[in-house]
Amino acid sequence: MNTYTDLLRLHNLKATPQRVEITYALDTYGHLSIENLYEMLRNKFSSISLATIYKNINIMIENAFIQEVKIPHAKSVYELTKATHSHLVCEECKKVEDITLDLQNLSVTASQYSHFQINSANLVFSGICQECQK
Amino acid sequence: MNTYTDLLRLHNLKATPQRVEITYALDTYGHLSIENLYEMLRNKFSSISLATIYKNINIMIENAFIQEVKIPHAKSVYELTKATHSHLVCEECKKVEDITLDLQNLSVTASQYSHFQINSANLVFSGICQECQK
DNA sequence: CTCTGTGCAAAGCGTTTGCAAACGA
DNA sequence: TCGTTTGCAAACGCTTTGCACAGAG
Repeated sequence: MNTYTDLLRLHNLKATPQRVEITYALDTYGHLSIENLYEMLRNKFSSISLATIYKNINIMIENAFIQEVKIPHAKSVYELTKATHSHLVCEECKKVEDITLDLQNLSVTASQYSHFQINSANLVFSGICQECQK
Repeated sequence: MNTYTDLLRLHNLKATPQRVEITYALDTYGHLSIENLYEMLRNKFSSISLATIYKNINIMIENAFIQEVKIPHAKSVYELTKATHSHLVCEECKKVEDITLDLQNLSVTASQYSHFQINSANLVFSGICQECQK
């Protein structure tokens, strides 16, 4: 019984080979677009359909198994649901990285100014990664 | 000579009545979706085409006159380009508000951890606005 | 007067849906 | 076995494009 199979079942998702592969790809590469996933899965399942990717992404989002990350000036990527964190996007190579920052104080300040009851904060930094700075 | 006409020309955009109206709507309502804009402009120009809205939004973005705001779990809205700021979205009534916060310290921290050269930070809070809390 | 913008219709593209066959539990 | 998932094809909805006419400068 493999880890991805268990992980899928924990989220009430049947462990089909296609789903295990999507999970593996997201776990390994961190952040992938629909197109990325389609290309990767085609290597393993030559006749896989884009519809299968979409159906699975949608049901995985519904079951809180994965999350969509909206990126300024670029298409969305998807990631396995983990502890709350922020993102960094390289404007050069388009790589997306996670970063854990404490946004508590900021949220409190925002709440005080706006009188919103704040439930979540979505933060994406854009810049140039270390490799692309060279 | 009206203000919106001047503002458009400052950004190298010809001041057509349609563009003046888009500018007026964004200035007045702050954040509008394509659909919002289409509905509003139809009141003034009954035969306006969606293509005109799209063409103008795109050229206005290219000329840095307006900006797209990507919102988690919702469609994008557009706003006039102003000083850098963050956003609050009400999960109930979907209203979008601006908030100016100092993200300098956070950006420096993120840069130190990630070794990214950070150029901008995009922050969207989700929550419940004051009116919807009642 | 010249060049750009508008409105319309058609095309394009990413995403969703319906269905029969295959598959997981 | 039963209900769910897959792959295919068609449908859908949002966005873009091409073109002729209208309008801004």
